[in-house]
Amino acid sequence: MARTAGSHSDITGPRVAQAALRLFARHGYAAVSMRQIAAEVGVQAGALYNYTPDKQSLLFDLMRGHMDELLAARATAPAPGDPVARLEGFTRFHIRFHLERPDAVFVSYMELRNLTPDNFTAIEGLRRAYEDELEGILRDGVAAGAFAVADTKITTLAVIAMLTGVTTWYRTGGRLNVAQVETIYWDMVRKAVSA
Amino acid sequence: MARTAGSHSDITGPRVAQAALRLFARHGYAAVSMRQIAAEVGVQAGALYNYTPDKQSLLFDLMRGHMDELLAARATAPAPGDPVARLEGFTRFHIRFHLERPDAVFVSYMELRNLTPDNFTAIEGLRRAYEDELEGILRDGVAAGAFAVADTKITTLAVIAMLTGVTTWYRTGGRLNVAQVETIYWDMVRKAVSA
DNA sequence: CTTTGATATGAACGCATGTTCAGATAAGAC
DNA sequence: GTCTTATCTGAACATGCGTTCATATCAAAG
Repeated sequence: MARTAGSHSDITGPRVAQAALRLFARHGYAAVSMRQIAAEVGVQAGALYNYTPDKQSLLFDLMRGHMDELLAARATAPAPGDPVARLEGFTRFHIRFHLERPDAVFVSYMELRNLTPDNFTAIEGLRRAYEDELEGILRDGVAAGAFAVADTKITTLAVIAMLTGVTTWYRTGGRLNVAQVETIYWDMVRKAVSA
Repeated sequence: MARTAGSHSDITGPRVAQAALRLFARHGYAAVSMRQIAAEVGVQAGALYNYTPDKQSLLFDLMRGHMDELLAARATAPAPGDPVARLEGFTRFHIRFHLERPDAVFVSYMELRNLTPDNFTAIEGLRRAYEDELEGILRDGVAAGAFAVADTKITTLAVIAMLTGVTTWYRTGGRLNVAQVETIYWDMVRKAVSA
């Protein structure tokens, strides 16, 4: 029977998620109360429970949403043959994607320990899938003689740590634009794995 | 008048700091209560206030202690002339030092936002001093023609992010020992900044 | 043995927490 | 204009929070 009356749900729902993301990123999951989130949206705390069964689901849905977006965006990105080109594509994609959503990145990397065990396992699986993308590129490059890396797994984690670190210092309107940052990091990654 | 009677202070004091560090690292500052810390030590919550004026000081003292140790250890480490050798020394020092105290590292990198503004400024100053060590090496290397980096500040942060990331996956008794990890990372750092 | 004082207890303080729910509100359906 | 129902309020619940403090303990000093 389509949508029913008196509904602001399609407006309030996204605003709840938005407010939770903002506040979790600024102050941390444990330090943010449901009343603070409600105040940011402009409703009472009880109203939040029309949009989430509990606080934990609010966190989990934000993190799963972020990881889903990440994997979906990556699946869309072109992956041409040459391992070097693929690595460059991955590097630039990673930086651009992460700089576009600093709050979601921050929450997804900092609040893992506040997930229940089941939720943690789910997010870790998605993260692993993303890391496997990079490790596949590195392995292909090593097999083709284009890269020289001692350990593809560790190199994968090292490269991702380096690239994600960009979110800790980058500020829009600063000295460098995203394209310049991409190029600087790509230069380092390229050399770090070079044969 | 030397030490007076009935004193367990020299035993309990360190145990409070130890318990706080452990719990903050596992669950996060905001999620850990003074009663939990007290229970881990084996006293009542009130007794903690013989050792810290409040919870915030407990966190700040842990973080400042960690940064002081880091800078003191770095000051002791040898710093021979050649920029390449100095960079290798820094890389190996950083990995070894951080792998030896994973809890302190975790707390010092994750709980910055739970510091009061004054305390944050103090810790940030110490961190900056440490980063300046690495940036100095990179600048000298660039000047000497040994390194080619587009931006010493960004490279500094990228290298530190990469190196510190080792604490997220390294487990004692795992596939690789510390010396092997040092060598793998040094190989990547060396190539990443190479001319 | 008595005194001393550092150390610890345990109850209490006011306040905040996540969550629930009966009832008020108001906008579209008929 | 009445009905229906999604949405929101506002109060309440039990529980936990950081911190304080009068009181108890008990080992060494004299």
